[in-house]
Amino acid sequence: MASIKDVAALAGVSVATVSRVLNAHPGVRPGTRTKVLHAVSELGYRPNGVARSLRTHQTRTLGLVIGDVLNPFFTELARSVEDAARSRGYSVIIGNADEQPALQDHHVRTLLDRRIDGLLVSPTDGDVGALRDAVETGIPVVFVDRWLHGVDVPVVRADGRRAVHRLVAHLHALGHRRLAIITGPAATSTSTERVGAFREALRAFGLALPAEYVAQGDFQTASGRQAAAAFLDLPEPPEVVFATDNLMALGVMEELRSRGLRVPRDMALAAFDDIPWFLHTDPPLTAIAQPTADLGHSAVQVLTDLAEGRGAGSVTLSARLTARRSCGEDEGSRR
Amino acid sequence: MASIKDVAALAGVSVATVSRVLNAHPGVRPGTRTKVLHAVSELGYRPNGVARSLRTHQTRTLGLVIGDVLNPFFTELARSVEDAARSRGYSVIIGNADEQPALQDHHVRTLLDRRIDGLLVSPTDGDVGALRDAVETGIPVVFVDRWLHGVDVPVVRADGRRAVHRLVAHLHALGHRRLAIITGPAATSTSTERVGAFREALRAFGLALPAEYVAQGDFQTASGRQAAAAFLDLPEPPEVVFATDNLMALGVMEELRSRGLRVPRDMALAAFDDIPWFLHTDPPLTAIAQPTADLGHSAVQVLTDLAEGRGAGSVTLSARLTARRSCGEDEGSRR
DNA sequence: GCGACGCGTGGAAACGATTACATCGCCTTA
DNA sequence: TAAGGCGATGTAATCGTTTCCACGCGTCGC
Repeated sequence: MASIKDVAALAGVSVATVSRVLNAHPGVRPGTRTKVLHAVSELGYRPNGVARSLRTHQTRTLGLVIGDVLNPFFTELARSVEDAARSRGYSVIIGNADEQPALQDHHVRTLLDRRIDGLLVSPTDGDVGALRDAVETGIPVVFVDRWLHGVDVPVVRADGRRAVHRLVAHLHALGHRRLAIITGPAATSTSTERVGAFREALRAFGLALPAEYVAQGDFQTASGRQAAAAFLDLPEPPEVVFATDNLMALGVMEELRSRGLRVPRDMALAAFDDIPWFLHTDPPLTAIAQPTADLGHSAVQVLTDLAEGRGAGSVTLSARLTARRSCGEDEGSRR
Repeated sequence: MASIKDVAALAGVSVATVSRVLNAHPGVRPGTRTKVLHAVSELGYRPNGVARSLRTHQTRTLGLVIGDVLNPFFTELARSVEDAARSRGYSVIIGNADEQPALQDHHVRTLLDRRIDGLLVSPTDGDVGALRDAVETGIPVVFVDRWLHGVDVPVVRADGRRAVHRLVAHLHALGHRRLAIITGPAATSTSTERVGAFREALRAFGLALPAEYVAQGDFQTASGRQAAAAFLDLPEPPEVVFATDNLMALGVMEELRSRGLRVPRDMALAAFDDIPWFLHTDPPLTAIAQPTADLGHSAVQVLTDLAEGRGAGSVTLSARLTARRSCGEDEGSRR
């Protein structure tokens, strides 16, 4: 593969001059310029990004470490992050942590080794060694969606408290009184926020949240299914289950279906995170929708601001409730 | 950030020695070795991957360019690719082409500039300038799922012909005679294969495929919806629609729902690509499932074999039919 | 007792770019 | 006419590694 030296030789100039025309530096005579350009296209020359990065100390690459790519929420987040990054001239390397701290650590570490310009992470619970190291090395880090206590970096997220409150009101209005929740891993911020808001809202409506109505999940399908099974085996099963993410809601549906039960007749269901498929499930699922694309864009905004030396702070957007039929009949929602 | 020089200085050895212990070269005295290791952990030193890549001419990075990350098939593919790559010590950079040749070109170009060790692509139709350049530069390229005529690289894919034939047999057995299809972009190989197999199977059953029963889509939701609308507006609409990917099937469901029609009563529906959500749609969707994870693993296998100088050829796996209720009642599938 | 050999280590040249600094005409100006 | 300045270009250092080669020294065989 041709290098800058080959171009210089062919154009009959020095490498410095080639570099100058390639980087649009002023003060290159038009004639020289075209000579160089000719040589470039003649050789099909493309600058070696690795060499450039070594010299300039920037890779124009952002890292994104997420809990689970297969979760449509994260997929969409990743997509919007990539879009925003590209429009600013950055590439992004996605690390899929699969909700495992060890894998998250691995990804953060490799990204750091690659000297990315900034790191976007939706942290999983647990050991955060690499993450803390990252912050300490001074590389820009921004949390998106989830965050970690004690790690002081900007957070871009959607506040779900109000939407959860609306959801509970909706459920209450439909006559439900026994509400259960499936949480995420204990230490993920989103999970604690959602559970907290749920508990608070229940209290506001004078409802109890017995311990057996709180199941701990891990944001994955299987755990939703197990939680549903446990609820169903209770002497007095809940009337509604609120799954704090979409995959666990899917798990609940799987369990209900396998027992021949129907939503919402036998058990109502609502989820955090709205996705296109929820419109077409049987029945369409009531969900709390996050402004996912905005989340991704803002996160990149904040991160690149940091990476390019402009200051930047946290951003909080808000989520909203989309009521469908999975919690029971509302006015006119059935056609 | 500490460099190898700092480590060398602290350990009182030369950089060459440090490099040797870091790369597990033989012939370093145990004492020296521990001195170096001490210095490394003292400084929290991590080798600079960029410099290393420049020197060794390998980045331990693979590129993956796909049609659409939001398509669950590709999401799963990306995930399995990443898994397989990681287990072999590679990272992967995903480029989302959004089914646009120009974007695909952009990604291929940037990946090449980053000097990735190998490129996995599920090519979109159209201009393939960058792709051809890539092949010409000699960098290992492997097609996965889709491929391009006239570009001679290994292809890892699932053969859907047999499964499509089974699907048609299934539909025929259920009494359907007016079958329609929604294709992908004309020049994607998967689309032509699927359409070809469909047409052939119809012929085998003595059924016609009138031109108005063939709608051209682009593998995205909206086009599925438009196609469904066109079919429904026909004087004699088809009894079944076969969408050649899952997002277009979603579009068909959207259109039917918006018109107050039901599957399969008013129109039956089958899709290529099976995904977890299809179990829970209303009704569960009949689909042709690809061995997605195997596809990803094989693709990485082939690509790394190429990248590491071992020869490698194409791989063809096969897809299979998963019949559910969206095409009408079968024996015992309704509980 | 001396050359050959091997082992552990260091010095320095790459890799391919960017960029500070030097150089060299040539034009302007006093 | 000579000095100064400026615009265009070249030279070389540098980024942080890996790796080839050389070197010093102890051991072995003759």
